[in-house]
Amino acid sequence: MDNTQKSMDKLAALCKGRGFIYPGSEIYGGFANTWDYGPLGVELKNNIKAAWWKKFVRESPYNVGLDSGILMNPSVWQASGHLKNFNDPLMDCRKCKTRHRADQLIEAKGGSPAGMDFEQMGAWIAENGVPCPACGAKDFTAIRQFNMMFKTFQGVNEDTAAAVYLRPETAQGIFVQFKNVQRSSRRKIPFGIGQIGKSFRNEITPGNFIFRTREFEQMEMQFFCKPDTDLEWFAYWKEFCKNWLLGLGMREESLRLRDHSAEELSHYSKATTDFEFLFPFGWGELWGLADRTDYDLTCHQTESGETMEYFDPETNEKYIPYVIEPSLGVERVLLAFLTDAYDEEELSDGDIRTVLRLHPALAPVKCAVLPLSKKLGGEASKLYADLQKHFNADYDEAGAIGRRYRRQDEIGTPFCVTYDFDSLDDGCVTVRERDGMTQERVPIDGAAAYITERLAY
RNA sequence: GCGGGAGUGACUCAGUGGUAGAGUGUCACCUUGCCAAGGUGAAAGUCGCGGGUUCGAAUCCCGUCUUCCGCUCCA
Repeated sequence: MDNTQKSMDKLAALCKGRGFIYPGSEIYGGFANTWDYGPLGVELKNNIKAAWWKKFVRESPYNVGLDSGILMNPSVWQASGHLKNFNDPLMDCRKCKTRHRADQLIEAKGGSPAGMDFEQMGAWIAENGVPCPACGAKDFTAIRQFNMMFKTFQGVNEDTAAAVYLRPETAQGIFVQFKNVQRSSRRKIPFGIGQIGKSFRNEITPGNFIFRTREFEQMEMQFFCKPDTDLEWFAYWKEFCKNWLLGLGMREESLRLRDHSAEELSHYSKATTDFEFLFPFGWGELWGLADRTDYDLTCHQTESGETMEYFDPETNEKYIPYVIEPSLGVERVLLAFLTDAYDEEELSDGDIRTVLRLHPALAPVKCAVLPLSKKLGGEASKLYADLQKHFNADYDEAGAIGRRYRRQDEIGTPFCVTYDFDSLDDGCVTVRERDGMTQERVPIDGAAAYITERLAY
C-alpha cells in the first residue's frame, strides 16, 4: 500500500479513537491546528524522542545534551535575524484573492527589495506595474506585516513590561550556550550539542493534521567543526540521519533526499539537504540538514561583544567553528512513522483489519497480556504486573480473544502474551507476534527477557 | 486574512416547523474459548453558540464561533 493511497482522515480517526492524538480544546468547539497527545500518543512520542536521544546524544562519541529555555533575551533574536527575517511582507490580490510576498514579486520583476520598507515596496510594485502572478490584475492590498514569532510580555503590566518572544527554533539556545557547554564538558572540536524542545511559529497556514502546527517540538543538534572540515561532516551526518530513520523501520521508498540549489539556500547556509517523506498528501519536508557555517556564532559575537572563538589546543589556532545542523520535528517524524506503519489488510471473509506496523522500539504498548478466559485472570495479572516493570504493557480480559488481538494490532503492539489453561500446568505462555501467525511457547518467568530482547534497535 | 463547503451521543449519519433516532463503538452480566460479527441490559445528545420569527425551531432568518479544502510560509 502506497502512502498516498492512505487517508489522513482515517489516520486521524484512528488516532483519536485509540488515544494517540485528540483535537485540542474540543469541548469548546476546538481550536484550529492544536492537538493533544493521549495515553498512546505520549508513549509513542516519548519513544521517538528517546530513540533520537540514544543515537544522537548518549551513544555518540561526540555529542552532549542541553535543555535551554523557551524565553530568551530579545537580543538573541536581534542577532539571529529572526526579528527582521520573520517579517514577511504580504499583500493580497483584490481580484483573485490570492496572497503574495511583496519582496518576491519585486525580485521576480528584476528589482531589489533590500533596504525598502513596506511603503517603498508597495510604491515600487505600483510604479512598475507588477501584475498578480495568479490572475494578472494589478490591484493589490497594502502590504501587511506578519512576524512569525509569538510575542508576549515579561512582567505583570503590559504597558511597562518588556516584550519577549517564544523561541521560533531551539538552535539559538545552543549557540548562546556554546561556550559554557564546551568549557564545562571539556569537549574538543569536533563536537555537537543536542536538544529536544518546543518551538513556536505563527505560521500563516498550518495544517495537514499534525504536519504543520504553530507549536511544535524539535530534535536538533548543532555540530561544531573546524571551518574546512564542514562538508565532510555534512556528509557524515546526512548518512547518520538516514540510517537512524531506516533503523526505526522507515521504508526506503517513503524517503528521498533533496539537495538545495544555490538559489534556494537560506542566507545563512552553505549547503542544505531536505529529507522528504511521502505523506498521504504528498512529499513533505521531514528533516532539514544545513551547513550553517559560522554565521550564527559570528552574529552572536557581534551582537553580544563576547568572543565565540574556539582555541584549538592541537594546532594553537583560534577560529569560530562551522556548524552542521540536522533539525527534525518530533510531530512530523511521528506522523511519518504512523503513516508508514498504517496498513489495512483485507481478510478472506471481506473484513478489513487495520494494523500499525510500528517498529517495536516505537510501539506505545510493547506487550499485551491476554488471559484466554476470565477464569485465568488472577495468574495472568501477576505476569502483567511483572512485565510492567520492564516496559509499557497492557492487560485485557474482556470479550473474545480474537477481538483483543485485533485491538492490539490496531495500536501497533508487537507482542501479545496469551495465558491459557495449559499455562497452569506447563508454566509457559504463548507469545504471539503482531505480524502473521508466528507464535512461540515461552516460560512465564522468561517472558520479560524474551520480549525485551526483541525491542532492541 | 480571502474564497468555498460543513457543525445532531465517542464515530458515521437519518430527521426540513409538532414527543431527538439508527448502526458502529463503549460498559456490565451471561455465553464462547486462539484471531473482530452470540444473548440480555445500560450509559451517553444544552441538535456549535447567541438573538429573531412562530402557539411551537435541530428544521426558517440574522449574527457569531469552530472546523475542513485551496492561496502565500516552514521543521
